[in-house]
Parts: sequence; structure tokens; C-alpha cells
Amino acid sequence: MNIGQASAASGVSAKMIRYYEGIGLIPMAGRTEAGYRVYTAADVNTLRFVRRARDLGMPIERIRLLVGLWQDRARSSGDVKRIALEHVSELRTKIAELTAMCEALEGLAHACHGDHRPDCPILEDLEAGGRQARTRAGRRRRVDADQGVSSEAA
Amino acid sequence: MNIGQASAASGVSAKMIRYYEGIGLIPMAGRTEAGYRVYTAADVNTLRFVRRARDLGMPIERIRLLVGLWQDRARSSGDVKRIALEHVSELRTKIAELTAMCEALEGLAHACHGDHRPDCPILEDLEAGGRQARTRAGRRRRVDADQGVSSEAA
DNA sequence: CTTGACCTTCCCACGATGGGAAGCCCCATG
DNA sequence: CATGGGGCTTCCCATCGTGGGAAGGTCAAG
Repeated sequence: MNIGQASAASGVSAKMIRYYEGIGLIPMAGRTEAGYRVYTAADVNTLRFVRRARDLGMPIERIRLLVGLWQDRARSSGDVKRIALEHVSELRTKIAELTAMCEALEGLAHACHGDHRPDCPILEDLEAGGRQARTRAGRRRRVDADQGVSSEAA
Repeated sequence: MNIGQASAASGVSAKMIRYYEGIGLIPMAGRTEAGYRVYTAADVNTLRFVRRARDLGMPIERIRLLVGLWQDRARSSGDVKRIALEHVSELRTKIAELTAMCEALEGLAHACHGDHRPDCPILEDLEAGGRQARTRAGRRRRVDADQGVSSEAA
């Protein structure tokens, strides 16, 4: 099996297969006399394992641990579960960060009338460093200078 | 104002201030005779604006647009809002991706007894490419080979 | 034998940030 | 005035995972 075929069979690009080999995530593939890499069905299995772990958002180093456990007959599932839950925890943290950003920006966008006039709570908030906006609960005043076209920012 | 003072006042590292100047996100700072960058209060305002936008997770190119609108007296708030909502949309997409990963892995971790034995649904799923696991609803069978210490994966 | 598709290695790029080296500048203290 | 420490300058490198592309070798079909 060529690298191209292994790539098609595993869903991992040839470029990435070489990279994974280079960093020692997967064992070095065999070679033909001409220097072409050769892959077995077991190699493709490993590549699929890696790809699935990547799909779950895991960084390479965590995958390296999992591959090690996967190939360790004497592993304990507790170790695997610990790594998985560690990743779940990081995912949750990331989700919370993004959600906070999203909600803050949604609040600002909601307060912006979004028409042809330059007056814009979004820019005002960015300018003020989000201080007033987060002191209370989203928008700090009831868009009072709503008619004033001239009260711009910078 | 030195770059160090501008950094402290804006919350943007000196390294990043130079970088932002280098990529043209902020205008080139003035210089003393000795070549030191000099910053005004207005420059610090711009830096704070950028930092706040970064805190909302915006990539530099989007911030570049916003800075342009911010300094454009004739801007329309609709343009600002459109950019903001575009970013909200991308944040939501990212959150959805991470949530999907998180739930998938949580389901697998939940199905894993996490003890000293090697039998592990997490590794089995990674090996199988998540096919069986997602066909139904999380775990595909009721951990039936629970006592079998020998039914390992690779 | 030619041609086109594939493989090889090597370098570069991204995006945003930090680290660090080599060298110059400024100020304060002795 | 000299010296030292800290701040400034530029330049290079690293991250992390991925893709692009060049230059050259190989393989299989026509």
C-alpha cells in the first residue's frame, strides 16, 4: 500500500502521515527499494485512530499517550478515562470562553440599530474597553443619543 | 510615552505593539531622536480598542476592518453590526464543533468503567472511527464483556 | 521511450504570541 | 564623570497542525 492509498483509506493526508511519522507519533513505515513508504492494514488502523482522536480535538501529545495505551496490552482503562476526561475539561473551558465572547458581542450587536448612521454601541464598547457594558447587564443606558447622528467615537 | 508605558496602559505587550505596527494594523508610532517609539493617549486608545476586539476573539483582519470604521466619521453602524454578527456566527460555529466533540467524548468516558482493567470503550471507539458509537446513542452495547480482562483492542 | 501520475525531501506559510540574543540608550547613583 | 541596570531597538526562532510548492526520482500505461 502506497502512502496515497493509505491516505485515502485512513482519511489522513499524505502530508500529515509523513509529519506524524517525523514526530514519532506513528512508527516509521516500511520502504520499497525505491524508497516509497509501504503501509499495512494495521498501519491504516493506527492512522484512523489518530484521525478520530484529532476529530475529537485532541492535541498530538495527548494522542501520543492514547496510542501508547491503545497498544499496551496491560493498560488500565482508568488511565484512558483520565486522559479523556482531561480533554473534556479543556473542551469545556474553551467552550465557556467562546460562549462568553459570543454573548458579549451578541449583546452589543443587539443594542446596535445597524442602519446608515455612524452612531454605534459596538464601537463605543470597544473604545471604552467594555467597562460600562459589563458593569450592569449588557447595554449601559437605553440608547439615549439615538437621534444624534454626530456623536461619533474616535 | 515609551512603548513599555503604552503597553502597561493598554494591556498590549510591547512585542505585540511592534507586531501590530509591522502589519499595519496601527499607524507607525513617532520616534525620538534615539529611535525609541513614542505614544500619545490617542495611540493608547487605539491599542485598547484592538485589545478589546482580540478579547472578543476576533482575528486581526476583522479588527483591521473595525478600526477602519471606528476612525471613519462617515461609517454606517450597519457595517459595524454586520461585521460583529459575522463574528458571532463564526463563534457559534466553533462552539457547536467543540460541543459536539465534548459530548461525544463525554459519552465514551461515561461508558468506560475506568478501573485497572484494559477493556475500554473509548479506545474501541477511536479504533472503530466512531462508527458504531454514533449510530445509536453513545454506547453501542451494555458493556457486556465486562468481566473479560483479555478482550483488548490493537 | 515517453508521458503523466505518483512518490521523495526540503523549505515556506499561516495566526498570534512569546523567548531570547546582540547592541544601543537613558537615568541614577557613587 | 563613569558605571551599572533596566529599557529600548532589530532580528531570528519556536509554537501547533496543516497546506503549498519546487526539484527530482519512480512507476505503469500507452
